[in-house]
Amino acid sequence: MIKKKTKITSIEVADLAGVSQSTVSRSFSPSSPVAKKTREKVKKIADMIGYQPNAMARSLITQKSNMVGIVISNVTTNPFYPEVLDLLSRKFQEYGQKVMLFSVHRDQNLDDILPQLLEYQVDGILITATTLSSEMAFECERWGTPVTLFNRYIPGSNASWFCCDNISGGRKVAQLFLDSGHKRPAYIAGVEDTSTSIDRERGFLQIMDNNGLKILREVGNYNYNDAYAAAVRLVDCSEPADAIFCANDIMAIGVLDAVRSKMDMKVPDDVSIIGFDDIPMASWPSFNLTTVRQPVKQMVDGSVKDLISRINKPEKPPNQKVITGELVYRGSARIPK
Amino acid sequence: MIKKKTKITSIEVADLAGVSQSTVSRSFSPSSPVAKKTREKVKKIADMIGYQPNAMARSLITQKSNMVGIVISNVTTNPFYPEVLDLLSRKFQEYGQKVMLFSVHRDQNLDDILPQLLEYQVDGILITATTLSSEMAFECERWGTPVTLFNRYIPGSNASWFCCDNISGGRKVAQLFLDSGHKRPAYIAGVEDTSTSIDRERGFLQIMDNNGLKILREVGNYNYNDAYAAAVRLVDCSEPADAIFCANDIMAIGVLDAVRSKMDMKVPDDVSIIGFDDIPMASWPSFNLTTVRQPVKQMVDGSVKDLISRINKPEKPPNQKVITGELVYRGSARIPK
DNA sequence: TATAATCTTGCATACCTATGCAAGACTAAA
DNA sequence: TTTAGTCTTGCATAGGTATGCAAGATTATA
Repeated sequence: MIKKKTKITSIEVADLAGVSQSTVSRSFSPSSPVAKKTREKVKKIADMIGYQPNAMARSLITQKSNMVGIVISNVTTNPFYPEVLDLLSRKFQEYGQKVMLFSVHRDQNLDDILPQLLEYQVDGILITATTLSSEMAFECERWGTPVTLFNRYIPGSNASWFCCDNISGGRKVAQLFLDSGHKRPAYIAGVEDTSTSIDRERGFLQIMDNNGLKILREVGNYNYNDAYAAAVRLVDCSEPADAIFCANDIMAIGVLDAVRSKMDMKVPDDVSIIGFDDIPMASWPSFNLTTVRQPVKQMVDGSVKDLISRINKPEKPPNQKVITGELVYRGSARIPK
Repeated sequence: MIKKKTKITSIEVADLAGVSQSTVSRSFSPSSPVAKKTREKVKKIADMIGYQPNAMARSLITQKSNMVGIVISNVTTNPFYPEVLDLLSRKFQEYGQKVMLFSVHRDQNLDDILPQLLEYQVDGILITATTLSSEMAFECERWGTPVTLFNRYIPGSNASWFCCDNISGGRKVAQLFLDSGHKRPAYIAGVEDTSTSIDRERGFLQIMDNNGLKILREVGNYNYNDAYAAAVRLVDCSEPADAIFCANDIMAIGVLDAVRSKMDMKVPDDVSIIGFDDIPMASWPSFNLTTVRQPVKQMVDGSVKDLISRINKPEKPPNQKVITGELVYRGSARIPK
């Protein structure tokens, strides 16, 4: 087997086919005018010698890379995000966009990542579960690269965003707790400075406030272990919580485990537990978790379509949508009589 | 705010800095010789007007894209893979490689995806949990693009691969079942035609055979629900299994749930259950699953380093490694006295 | 101060494809 | 057969950067 020093170019195909390089190029662009016979001949030869157009060169000249950047965090800590990533990546593929992926941790600075995306001339950027600094938002704007946020928002920027209605989700949970007669509600926050956790808490607190109830509060950082520990504190005390709202399902499951195995209490008889997300696990028999379902499909569809359309028409104004999530009634929270 | 029609190029920087385009280019390449003062001046101006090198143009000329392709499947069905993806993507970032991601489903044909990667001139390809056709393996070879497989292998190809030692993993499980006195072992397969499932079964069967035990067999397709159903069939019969080995943890958890909640049996007293992977969930109190731990870190480190080194030295022969996974003893399987 | 040695810099070109323009080939109409 | 019209094709160039080469600038040495 002979080692090719250099990749095969359209010129070699042209030579073999006895046509010009332009004709080869046109043969690979369905909308360009080429005689049917010519196109077939070119394609055949290209196939034979293993020619494929060079996307880099193409992008350079068309000023379109057909790549979008996805920045995602929490892929490992919250099962909700692998699903989001999978859906997003598929959806972009449907639209013919390649995905350049950056998986980041919370503490990682986006300011180092966006320049890399811009360097590669991505046509658009989708950011999940992380927020970007205003300088960076400005930077993208300057480059004319549209940015869409998923489950985050930045008031005042001209990025698009698609969020679950976290505030109303929190309200719904609070209302359910009240309706079924709970007296000592608690909230377990995710990571403190995330808008998702803040908003879910805000909605929850609002309703509780209106009804004159104070809420207990702990922080679970969106992970199982911290929530497990928090649950113990909430329950193993003189005036234990009788209703715990967790900022995501993974924490709710941690709480469930703590309360049942460690504290030997009954759910929902002794304490009601509600999560947020509705990850697949929530419906498993051993958890059977009542939770607020995030409208993933709509959020994904919306954000991808938005980004694509702003790539095609840069003058389009950004979309900023908040989509309602429904409460899914299962067995971990008491139901009003 | 003025809309830039065209991106800022090195020529504009050159003009403003009063130097040539070459000098600007060299200023952005640390190893190129540029007077310190000149470089600083150029960088400052570049910063001011928001110039960044165009990676497409660079790749075109250097014949290196600094991108690798990752093809991954099962991101949503098996929590093991989000972790793998996260680790891989971070590791590649450390080496300065961008990641072009394709998330595929089992039934999806890789033959449509690899050409897209090659079109974008990726320097290397890493394929997880999916196998590629021999034509495609050949195609990559022709392009001189190195391919590394993660948890799959293709005898006879010259791709590299890094696998967990699935056969020995299966053997270890079988031995433990035998040592602790089980008499009716069962295996729940993952997706039938995956080498991981086949090999785990092979090792398991080998030891059982040697000891004159027949094994019951079901298929769980690597997912919770199918395994849940399979467990019921294995246990709700005249001669129920007393030891179930599942091809991954998610299925083992499904089995655990089925056996405990639905069949009201005790684990491990009535039946022992062992999984494979050691996903984080396996150690949660409510599961406390005995399992074979996949050596993820080593597999990731190994495969990334392999790919990088073959990118740099294309003449390097492929690495084909099988790494042992250890048995993690928890509470879901009886332990020999 | 003169000369050799080392640094810096600019010029010109290459990387590979897409596309406007104009010329040539061909078809249809008269 | 001639003319007008439509199809195809090739030419030439652009897109933005990297780099070999040689010339100019600077420093070190004698």
